Amino acid sequence: MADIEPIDTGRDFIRDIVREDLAAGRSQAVVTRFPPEPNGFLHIGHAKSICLNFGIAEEFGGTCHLRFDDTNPVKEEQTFIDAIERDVRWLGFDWGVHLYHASDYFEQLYAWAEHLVTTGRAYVDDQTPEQIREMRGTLTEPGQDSPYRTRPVAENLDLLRRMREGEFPNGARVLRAKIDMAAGNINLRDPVLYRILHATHPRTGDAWKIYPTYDFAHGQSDAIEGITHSLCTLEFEDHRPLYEWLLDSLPPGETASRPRQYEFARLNLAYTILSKRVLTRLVQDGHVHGWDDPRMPSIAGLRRRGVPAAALREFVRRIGVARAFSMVDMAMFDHAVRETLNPIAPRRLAVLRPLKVVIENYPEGDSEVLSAANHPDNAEAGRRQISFGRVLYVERDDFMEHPPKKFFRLSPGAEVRLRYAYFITCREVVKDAAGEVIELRCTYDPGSRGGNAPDGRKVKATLHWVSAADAVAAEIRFYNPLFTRPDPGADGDVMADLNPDSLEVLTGCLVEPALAEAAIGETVQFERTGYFCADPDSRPEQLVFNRTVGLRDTWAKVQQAG
RNA sequence: UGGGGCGUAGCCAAGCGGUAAGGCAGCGGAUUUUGAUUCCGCCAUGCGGAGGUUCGAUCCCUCCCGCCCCAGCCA
Repeated sequence: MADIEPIDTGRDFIRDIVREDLAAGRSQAVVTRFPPEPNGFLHIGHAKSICLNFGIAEEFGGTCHLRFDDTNPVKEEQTFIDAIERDVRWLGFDWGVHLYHASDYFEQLYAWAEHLVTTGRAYVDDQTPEQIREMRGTLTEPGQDSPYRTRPVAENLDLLRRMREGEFPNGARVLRAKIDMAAGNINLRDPVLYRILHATHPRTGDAWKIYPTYDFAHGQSDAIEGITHSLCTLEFEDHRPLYEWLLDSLPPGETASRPRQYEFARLNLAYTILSKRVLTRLVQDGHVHGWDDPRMPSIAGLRRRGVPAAALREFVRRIGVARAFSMVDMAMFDHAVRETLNPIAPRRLAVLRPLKVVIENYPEGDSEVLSAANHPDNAEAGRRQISFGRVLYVERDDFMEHPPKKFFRLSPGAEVRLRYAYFITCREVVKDAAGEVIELRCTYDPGSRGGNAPDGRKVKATLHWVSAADAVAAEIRFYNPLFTRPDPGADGDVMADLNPDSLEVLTGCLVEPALAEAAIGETVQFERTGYFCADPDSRPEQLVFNRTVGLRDTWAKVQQAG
């Protein structure tokens, strides 16, 4: 019997760790978790974590939990909980029955807090926040012990219980771990475990007056759920010793697993901010129209812009997982989007800046129906009918009165193909009083119906077009980067780099009728221009398209080169 | 002489002592009823720097340089 080849599941360092843990029997099964705090929408940076955690569970036959890290009620909302669940599902992942909340464990966490107090590993500190900060020392100087550090166990226990009862106002006291005020790692200088917060929690309501901090909730939640590999970003690296210390301080035998924390580099995208603090500000200050504004790097925003979930997953797969700090180029993201859209997006004709064309030798009042492929290299996508007539519109940019070298499109005397229709030749240019070109008089070759030359002659360009008789008016929105620099705010205020031209609205566009029925959320390719998605507030009488991403444009490159 | 990390091409990223994968971008060329797509080819004598160990070093050792994170009762 030949050995069964192991499935190649990729080669990042975290997968290597998991593979080795499994091989060495250190883990029987793999259990990961994606642990967002419901204080905002998920963004593309979270997509990396989601794909990593769910991806690893899937590859190694394990499970991945969705756990809300809801330990700070003053920042968290039910709407965010709902949005997060929706976005993770949309991304294509399923947590099955494994939906949890840190708040589910408040009672257990509190019991462990009492255990820490009882074993002399935690104490109640009466100092003010300011005093605690001053006593913590600095990066180069050790901290000093709180005067309450040696408080007797019984007194600590009494105070902790009264904190829970709500006897004290916010900020009056905290529960602290008793570790080492002189530790080089500041996270070990008696970190706060519980703080008094008279606030209403989205899930536990007013039941609690004290709430655990991240440090006191995260590792224990992992252990309760039986997490084996707790993956987080690099900035939590300094917390790992505390994570270990707390797990080691629990009463033995009360948890489902002894999880280990591993850190990876968070995603940075050029011209983009993935800080929830800043994204929240963009929404609250009205710089965008909401968390799902197509300019936002949020998953909801990208979805509304027409980015498919598969493109996001592909992007994440391509950028890899490592520990080195990185700044990923936008081109990487655009490529992933085009790559997944190109083989599946239906093709449609649309003219963004219309220029009228009259076919002089086409009989007045006549029209005909032509057949157009829905996809150039997938016949199964089928065909549709488009109508042709004497009056049409083409793209303004596809005509130049005085064409430079290498301009292949329409110009006086030039012949081009109208896609799926006919060869036409420009005979005359009509201008208004201001000298602006307002109309082209052309002739067509009746023998070239469908776009095939009867005598095999070639044209150098194929234009997209719509017929005046049945074109539908549309508005198209272009979304540019929200910031003007690759690394916004790198040395100063982030908002100073806000791009005032992040949204461009183009009205008076003309699209073929098939697009009036385009399903909301379906992304289609406008031939020769880019991918577009009908916006949710789009209506047949007022079509609105979001530009997902443009097509590569080699003519633009030629122009730039001069 | 606070602690913890990280430096491989313009941007990501493999590599784990045996002579620098792959992708993005870029540059050539072929096909094309989207200047798209697709397809071919090119693109690090070099792995932050300097020493050292070794037959052999991106990989091991030493020193140096640069960048990132930590002083919330945020996560």
